[in-house]
Amino acid sequence: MSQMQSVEKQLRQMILGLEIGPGEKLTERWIESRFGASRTPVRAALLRLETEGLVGRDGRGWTVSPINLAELEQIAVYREAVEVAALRLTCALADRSAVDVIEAMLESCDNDTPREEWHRVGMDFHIELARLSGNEFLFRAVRDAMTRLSRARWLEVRDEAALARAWAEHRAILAAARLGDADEAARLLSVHIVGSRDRLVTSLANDRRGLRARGFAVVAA
Amino acid sequence: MSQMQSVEKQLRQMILGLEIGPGEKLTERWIESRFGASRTPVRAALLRLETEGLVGRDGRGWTVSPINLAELEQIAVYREAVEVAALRLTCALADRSAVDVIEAMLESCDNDTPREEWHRVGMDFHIELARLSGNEFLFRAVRDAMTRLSRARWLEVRDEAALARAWAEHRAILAAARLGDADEAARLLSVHIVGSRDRLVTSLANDRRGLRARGFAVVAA
DNA sequence: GATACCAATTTGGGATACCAAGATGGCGCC
DNA sequence: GGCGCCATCTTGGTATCCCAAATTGGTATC
Repeated sequence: MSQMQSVEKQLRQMILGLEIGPGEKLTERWIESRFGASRTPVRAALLRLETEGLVGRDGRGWTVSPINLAELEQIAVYREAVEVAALRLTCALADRSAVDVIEAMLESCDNDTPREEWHRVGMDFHIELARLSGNEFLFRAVRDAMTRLSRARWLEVRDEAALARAWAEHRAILAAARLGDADEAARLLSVHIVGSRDRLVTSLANDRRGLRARGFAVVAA
Repeated sequence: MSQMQSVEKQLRQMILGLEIGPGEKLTERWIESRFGASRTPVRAALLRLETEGLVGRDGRGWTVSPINLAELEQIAVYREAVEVAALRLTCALADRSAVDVIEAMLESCDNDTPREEWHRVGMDFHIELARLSGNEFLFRAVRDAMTRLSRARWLEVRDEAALARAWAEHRAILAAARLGDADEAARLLSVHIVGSRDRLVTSLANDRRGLRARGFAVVAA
């Protein structure tokens, strides 16, 4: 039974979905019994999730990584570097029709789209945009960064106004990219990422007490 | 006996030092007996090295990643993005005296310095420069990229002229950074990375036959 | 001589038994 | 009643065993 991938996927899902709170302790034995797998695949899953930054070592044991405000700010800088680079490559492509596919992705969200879907599409926008560059490393960097941001971004989805703003910015970026205007697209993307970070850090700092009340560890900047 | 880290380090050393050729098949049992550890730490090591891109899955088994020319070119683009971003951050720092430490590192190499040392310092220059930015993610990105480039870079060390040129460019970059001239430093770094890539890909394409003769798998661009 | 098929060995993935170190809690002493 | 120490239990790390699948080598048949 190839449980390994399953354990990894399910555990990642639980962590990203906040079913297991940031900062919670994990024991290999609990995971083992929870998913009906043995310790070997559990170990493999933990090692992989460790490299993704979703779990970490806490001395001897394992811990779900807390939400770290300082880390969020650093990731934003990192994202800006790699996403802008990817976008510039995409703008330089002869055939930029693939941006329409991403545009369509955005359009698929409307008023009665569930929160989870907005959350997912909001991340996939950046991931798929990076994929268009054709550079595997830039793509992976963006994907991994979005994974790390994923949990914190649940907050943004609760704010209708922020969401509308983000979608508008996404569309503007795509429009510039479609025209091949690299400078304008890059500028818009930078603004979007920085603004997104500010909104996120602000609302996270405000909600910090509430999050802690729910048992979520939040590390200050 | 905490062999795990040891297995990982030793195996990485052997791969990076080309003691195990690119493209070679690896069996967990061979590693196990080779390092006197059991399979659990061996697996942990392989999982980690997989995320570093040094080994990969070949269907069912494990393979030392071949040297991939297309990958080298993509990494150069990736490096340019993250290293330039890091360097710009560093140039914006109030206290940039730490660049002198890196300068000193460069000075430590002279005519009777062994090849291995030139190789190591050549990588550490970029890694430590990125570390100065203070951004953990940019730093890790550069470090991981240099790790992936490491094996191919053994070629560059054989070329005295290329080495001298690289060192001169390194010094120029540091000089601009010390003055806080971000644009100039970024420009010099970009030129250095692109030039470095060109030289590497060229000499690698030339040596391809020789490398294959030594049993090294080299994948074309 | 080539090819198809079968057996045996090898290999990675999973499970389990064991160990040493660290956390925990209860008991006794001050 | 509070503080400290020791027994115990828990936990991750290690080693070993088992299994299913795949590769390999040989043989028999065409």
